Amino acid sequence: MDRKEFSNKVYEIVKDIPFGKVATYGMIAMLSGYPRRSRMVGQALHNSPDSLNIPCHRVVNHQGRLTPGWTDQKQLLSNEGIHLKENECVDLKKYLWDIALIFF
DNA sequence: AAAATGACAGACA
DNA sequence: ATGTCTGCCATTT
Repeated sequence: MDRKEFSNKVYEIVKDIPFGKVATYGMIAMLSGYPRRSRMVGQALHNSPDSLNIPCHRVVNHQGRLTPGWTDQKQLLSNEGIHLKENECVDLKKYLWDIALIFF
């Protein structure tokens, strides 16, 4: 199964997210080499053990919405210096991980 | 085997 | 801008 390989890639990328930044699932899927696997990213992270030090709280959907059913994420993001809007959404305009910076 | 599900994204109203 | 529908993909019913 390439699922393991894929999740491995996902972990690598998520771990590379800088402090105080957030990334979208589609972004991670694209960077992992599988552009259409945005959903798998979520599953991979859900199944991923927290022992790997994966900042999954920095991963949000393209709307900036946090992971459903996970209230602690709010606090974790606050700890990162990221403050949520009234709708409980991250301000992507400011906190989205600018992957373009990696290429320069 | 077929249909439903999910930590999503893009298109549309 | 929010809410809904459709498309995607692997896993689970």
